[in-house]
Amino acid sequence: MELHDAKQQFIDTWGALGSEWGINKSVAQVHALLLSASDPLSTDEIMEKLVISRGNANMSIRQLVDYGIVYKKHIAGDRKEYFVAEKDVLKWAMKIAVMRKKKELDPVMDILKEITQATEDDKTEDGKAFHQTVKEIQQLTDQLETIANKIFQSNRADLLIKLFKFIV
Amino acid sequence: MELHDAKQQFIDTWGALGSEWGINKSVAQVHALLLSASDPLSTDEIMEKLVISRGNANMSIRQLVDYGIVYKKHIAGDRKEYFVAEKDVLKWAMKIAVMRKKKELDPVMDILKEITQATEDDKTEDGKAFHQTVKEIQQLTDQLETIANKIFQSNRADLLIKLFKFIV
DNA sequence: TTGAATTTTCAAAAAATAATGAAAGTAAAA
DNA sequence: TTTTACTTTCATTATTTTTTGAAAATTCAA
Repeated sequence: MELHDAKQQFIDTWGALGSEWGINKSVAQVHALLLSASDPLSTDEIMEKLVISRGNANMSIRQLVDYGIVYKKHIAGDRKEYFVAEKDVLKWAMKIAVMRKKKELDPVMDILKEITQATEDDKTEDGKAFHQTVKEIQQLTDQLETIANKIFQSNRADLLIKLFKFIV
Repeated sequence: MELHDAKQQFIDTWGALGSEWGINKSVAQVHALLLSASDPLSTDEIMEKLVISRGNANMSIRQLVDYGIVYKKHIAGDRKEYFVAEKDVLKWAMKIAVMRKKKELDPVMDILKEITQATEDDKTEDGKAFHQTVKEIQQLTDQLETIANKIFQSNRADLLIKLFKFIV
């Protein structure tokens, strides 16, 4: 396979799968393009290579910069902004995980706690069963949150040891 | 809070957050409704309580049954089908996790392996760098897959021990 | 300053996804 | 078999999400 084709396939796959990951197609494609590029790219180059509009390119880049997985790069003597992707997989994957946890887990935890408390004193059979159901979901999400936080806090060495324990 | 309101809030939250989880709003609401119901519900009851169409109700129920987190329940002397949710949180959460891994991780792993191999022999600087980038992503997803499979295979007791190791 | 280069915004259009409901399909009861 | 109760399908409609592109805003050099 030609290098160009390999890169293109990587970009296409990343874009298609991005949707499954709750990440917009264009955002995922810009990320893949920057991951596969050896040099920093400008907004115009990104627009051109992905055939997307300026608005779309700008907003996608912005989002990646906000996530902290793409950096601005100033090039001397050039007024344009250039962008490079964080190449350390563990680093950017972790940032995406943090972002997804914030979006997917945190809000549900708040509501579950609230509902568990609100149904605490219900005396009906139905009420007690519902309380129990929600409480069990809440306990599981609490455990998941604890584990997630431990992972997010750990450094690379810690993480490898923990993963090793898990695997063996 | 009234029990009815608590249940309603649970259903609404589940529906709203479902989208973040790649689960359709109606599907998530039907799941929440069945989780909070003390008795099996028919399609008509589900339609009525969630104010959704017959087609939507039928397809949402079908999907939950396919995932294996909702069961059909025959009630003697009644021709209608009734449905109950799997109430064991760990059981249904695990099934959703299996389904999401299949959808989100497996397809990307195949392509990454392919691209890693296809760029193996590239001699250019650019090609070597791209190969390395993809290879590192591939290695991480391989590790994730190994861990996920270990978790999916383990029974409840195993799991608790593993989680404990992770947390401590 | 002014003006050119660049970035950002956002209303409108397009595309993708979800929901409806009536018609077709099935299966049990009469 | 025929009727009736219920389930499934799917073309159409509605909703949500994404993308566009031109105008506004910003930034820097002259």
